[in-house]
Amino acid sequence: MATVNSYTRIMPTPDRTSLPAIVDAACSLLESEGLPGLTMQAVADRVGVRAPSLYKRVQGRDELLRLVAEATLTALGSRLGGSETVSELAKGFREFGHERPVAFQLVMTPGAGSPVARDEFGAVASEPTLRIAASLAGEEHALDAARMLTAWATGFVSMELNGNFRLGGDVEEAWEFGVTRLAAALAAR
Amino acid sequence: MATVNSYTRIMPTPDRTSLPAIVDAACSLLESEGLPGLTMQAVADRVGVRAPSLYKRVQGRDELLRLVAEATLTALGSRLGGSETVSELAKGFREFGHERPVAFQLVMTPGAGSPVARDEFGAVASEPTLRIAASLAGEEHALDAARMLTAWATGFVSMELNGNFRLGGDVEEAWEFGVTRLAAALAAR
DNA sequence: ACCTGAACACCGTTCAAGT
DNA sequence: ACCTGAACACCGTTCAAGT
Repeated sequence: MATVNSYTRIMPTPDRTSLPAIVDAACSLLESEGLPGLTMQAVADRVGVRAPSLYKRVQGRDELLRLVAEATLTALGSRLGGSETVSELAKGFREFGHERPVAFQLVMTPGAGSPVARDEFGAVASEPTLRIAASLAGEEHALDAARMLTAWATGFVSMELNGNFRLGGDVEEAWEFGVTRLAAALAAR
Repeated sequence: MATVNSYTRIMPTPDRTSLPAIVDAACSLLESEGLPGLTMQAVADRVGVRAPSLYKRVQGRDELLRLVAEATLTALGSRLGGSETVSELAKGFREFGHERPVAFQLVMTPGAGSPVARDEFGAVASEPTLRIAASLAGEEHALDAARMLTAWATGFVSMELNGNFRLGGDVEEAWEFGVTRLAAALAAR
């Protein structure tokens, strides 16, 4: 039958998965199983194909990790987008870290060897911070101020997530102390 | 011959390596090959035994990583010990990160799944920071101030090492900006 | 008592063969 | 054109067998 024939010629095997499905599965696995649990095998199982099939859509695990990092940066950027004050911005940043600790660390403090997101994704994620830094410290100090703010918040949340606050005291209070003093420091002239 | 007999009974095979030698080799490999390059095989090669022999001295790769992290914290603590000002302390911290980037990140921003140094090693490393924070912000704010300082410095150096300052500008200036404003912020009352 | 070869389970990745 | 089984190199780890 001609119909079957041309059909099989045009579409010998229908797609059984897609790149977005693969990245979604990887994001989900990353958070539920941790970075070591994000294996090609596990991703393949999630999307319903065999591991070698993934290589039709991604070059390898490193590229997949990069795509996960970029998706995370996009989510972070839109999460911070509506912020209007430093404390609001910092709070959203911290909450994001608590909600998606593994992805947060993959993006903000990846170990050596991990892939780096392409520039445009980092730029989008840092736009809200730059905007608020500028309004606080002035345009001429916007970049320095944004870097100070991001560095502090990244370090704080990272230490929190890694359980590095082990000398007692109130971590919540330490956060408030930091936000308050930082806002004052950035506004200083 | 009785001599040979008792000798072989007491010391059937002489030790061909030691725990310090293994940890040293691991520290060196970590920095030269990166975390993925720190394999049991590579460590075994360095110290001149086969990989299975390492398990006579360490429980596994995770414990070895923990010992490396603890050795790094000890080195960091003695490096910062002599500091007398915030900028001096911060500078030493940053230099340490530049000299041993992989070990620095293993200790300060390990990914999930990596082992955590035992409390006493973290306490020793943070003592100099606590001391200077207290002198600046007063005893009642020492812990909060130390956490603010450590978070900022950790985040800054981590972002530097990961190439996360990609919006142009002068990174050196951003560091100076941060140290200056931070010192002022901590001293504020 | 320490060391080793052999083995196991599990990775990422490649590729020829299927449809 | 996509998918798969089989294979390869390389991990961490275990263990019986050597000395």
